[in-house]
Amino acid sequence: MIASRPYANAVELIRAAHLRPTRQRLALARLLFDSGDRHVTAEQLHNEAVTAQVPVSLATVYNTLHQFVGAGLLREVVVNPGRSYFDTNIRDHHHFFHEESGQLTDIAGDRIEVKELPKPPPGTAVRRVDVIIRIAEKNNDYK
Amino acid sequence: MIASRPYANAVELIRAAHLRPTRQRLALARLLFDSGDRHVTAEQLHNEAVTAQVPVSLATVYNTLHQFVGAGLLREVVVNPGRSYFDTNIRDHHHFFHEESGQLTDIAGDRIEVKELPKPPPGTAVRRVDVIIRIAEKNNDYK
DNA sequence: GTGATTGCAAATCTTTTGCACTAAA
DNA sequence: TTTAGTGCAAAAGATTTGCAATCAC
Repeated sequence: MIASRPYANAVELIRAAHLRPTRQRLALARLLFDSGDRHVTAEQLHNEAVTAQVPVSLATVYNTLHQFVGAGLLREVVVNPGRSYFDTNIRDHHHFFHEESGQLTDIAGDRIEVKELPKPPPGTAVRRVDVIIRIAEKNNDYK
Repeated sequence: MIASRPYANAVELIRAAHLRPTRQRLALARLLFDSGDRHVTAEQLHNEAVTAQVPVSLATVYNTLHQFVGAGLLREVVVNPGRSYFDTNIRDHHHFFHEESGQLTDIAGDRIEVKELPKPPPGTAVRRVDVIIRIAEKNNDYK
């Protein structure tokens, strides 16, 4: 079930993105979108695909993730230097980021209000506003 | 001049961070803190040091930057997958990030207000709230 | 068929690490 | 001295790329 997207199935979804519905892309789309909102790394998704008996190369996973981002099916979240997360939630929202576990948690867009958003510099337009609330275990010296 | 920090010179600054004031650390501290707020990558800073006739290895630049972050003299800003920025502004503030040029611009902390900050999950505490306003040139298809 | 897509391996890029050498206290 | 810090080169990790083989249309 591709809940929040206006397509009945993965084939349509991928066609709408102007991509050929190949075996690999279909399988990845199902892994990503058939189970609610997810935050995955390329490597996680690759592992899942292999486990699910879908032979895909890591390179193709990267390509596909970026194509999906380009098509607006996914959003890339940058919170960690040296590792990208891909978020299947494309609604307006923000994140808790647990600095020790690396876990991302959604915060619905309407639960945070950024007041007095400053005007962007002349000639530029706002693409997106990311609010990241960095959290850590309470009794922990980690920094 | 190390304006926003309560130390008259680089030696004191580094001593206060419980680090030995070596030639390399002193030179890097001066490059970082003697000219207002800056956002630098490790490689940029390394280039500057070499240009300024201060022989330092890139490895030492990385080590030093992380030590300075640990000591609270610098802040690491994560906006780009696969590259870290280090920010000499350690006051409460946020950023514009120009997605095409990679340029970071400070936004004073009091110019943005995050309302209704959601409570962090049980057992965790908020370390920091990052607001990143991603911008791009207006007439540009870049995504 | 033909043009897009895949997979592999190699390449790239940033960052980290091991360890002998050097310098600060 | 003693211990921290440095530099190099090698390693590590994530991501990208080149290109021949393969697949969708």
